[in-house]
Amino acid sequence: MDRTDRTDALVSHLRANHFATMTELAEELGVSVRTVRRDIADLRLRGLDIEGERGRGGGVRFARLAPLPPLQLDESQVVGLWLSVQLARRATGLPFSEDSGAGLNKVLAALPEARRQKLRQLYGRIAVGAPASPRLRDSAGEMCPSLIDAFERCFSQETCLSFTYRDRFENMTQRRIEPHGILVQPPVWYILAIDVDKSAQRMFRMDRISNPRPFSRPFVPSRAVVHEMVEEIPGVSAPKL
Amino acid sequence: MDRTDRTDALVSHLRANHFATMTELAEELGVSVRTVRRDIADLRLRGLDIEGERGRGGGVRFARLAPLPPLQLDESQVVGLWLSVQLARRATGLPFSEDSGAGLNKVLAALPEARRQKLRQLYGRIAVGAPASPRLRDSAGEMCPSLIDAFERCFSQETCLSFTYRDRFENMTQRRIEPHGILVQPPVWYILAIDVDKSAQRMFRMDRISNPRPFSRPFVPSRAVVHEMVEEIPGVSAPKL
DNA sequence: ACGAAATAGGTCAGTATCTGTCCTATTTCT
DNA sequence: AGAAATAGGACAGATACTGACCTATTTCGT
Repeated sequence: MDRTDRTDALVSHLRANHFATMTELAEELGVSVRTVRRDIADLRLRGLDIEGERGRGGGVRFARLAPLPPLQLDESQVVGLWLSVQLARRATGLPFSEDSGAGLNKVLAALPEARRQKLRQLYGRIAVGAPASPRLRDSAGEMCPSLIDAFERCFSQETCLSFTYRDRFENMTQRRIEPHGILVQPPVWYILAIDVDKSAQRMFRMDRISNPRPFSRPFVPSRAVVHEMVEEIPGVSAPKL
Repeated sequence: MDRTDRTDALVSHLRANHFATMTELAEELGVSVRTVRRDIADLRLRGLDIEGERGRGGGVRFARLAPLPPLQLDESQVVGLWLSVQLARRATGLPFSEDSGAGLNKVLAALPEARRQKLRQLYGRIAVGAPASPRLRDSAGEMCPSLIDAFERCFSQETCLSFTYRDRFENMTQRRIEPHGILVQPPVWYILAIDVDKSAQRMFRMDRISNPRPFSRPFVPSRAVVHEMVEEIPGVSAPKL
């Protein structure tokens, strides 16, 4: 019986018998009391709520097997968490950033498979890059405040978006696009889209967009489009296909 | 990350992402491919139904999803999620970043009250600032790879840390400190500490620290210390008192 | 038909981890 | 007081884990 089996057995025994002394557990598991003590300390570190009663007649028990209320996260909340974690993990060397990935995976794992599948498709359309260069950052202007809402809706619901775009020569044009993906280079981001009038791939910087209006024409999002538009850009981790 | 954490993370990752190659898993978990192979073999022995698809384009996945384990996030995983979300929310205007805060709150709400309290104390000691200025970023050097582990442990367990510090005049000194807080200005971070030999508050930049060694002297973390050291710095949201 | 990319797993040396033994401190009941 | 518990520090020896290297096999795309 290796360590993993043993901690497994320890948890089962405590669940089944509700209360035990370390000495009893040690005999049950065939190891020394000191080892049981260490195993319990480990389980506590992992967040299991085991309470010890000191003194004569004492022992250990599960404090309260509180069935956690099921997580009711909606789609954009999970995508938000996902994006936050991806951004933090690009800055290697931050404390706790490795653990955030593991934490996110546990949250995702707790969702029903059907939602997980939908979510995988959503963040498969998001490309995360390094933070914007100082020059880019300085050139970034104010974003139209209604853009986020409009964009999030169209991106998730797979419908088209129209807006007025100001290109780098200050020309204003009307665009109607299918928002297939986004590229995030904080604090700047781009919509990776197909312009339905030109039938061509285009990138739109968020601060050059004004007067966004969703419209109800549906499209089929393509990760391939996202992948293709992004793969040449250095420092960007393209989503898997 | 020990073996147990790793197999945990492995299962979560597979549940969350549905499909992965051994190589991806190895990178995600920071171990060799051979070790991932062994972990997967172990999990199979334990009865988890993981199927492997051979050949080009192959990978591993759960054949039949094992019953959901209850959401068991450990402390540093929650702190990691929290920090990621705070950082993302500072970059206002990113899509989905508002929702990430709501999502995080739901995750926190699903934890037992006792842990929530401990966690509030932990992230009450973390100050989040704007990303580092280009000059600061360029001057930042490599961080000692063992620092993160040592620091995370001392920070959470409320014990002291000693290390060699190189100040901005390149003087090397031995320090013994109480790590009360951190200030994060990605990708740079500082330990906000009390130097126990000088009995004075000091900030230590993470890339100037070498040879970190935890030692078992406990201290009582003070949010006031963190607050005081950080309140003069522009662009930093100090934790509430 | 071939090569590239996967899973699968054997072997071995070095190291990191775990375990038991022996402590001390503290709490609680009799 | 004293006995019976939890809690956990220190240390040496045993154990297991890990990475490097290797081979076999399957599968896909060109």
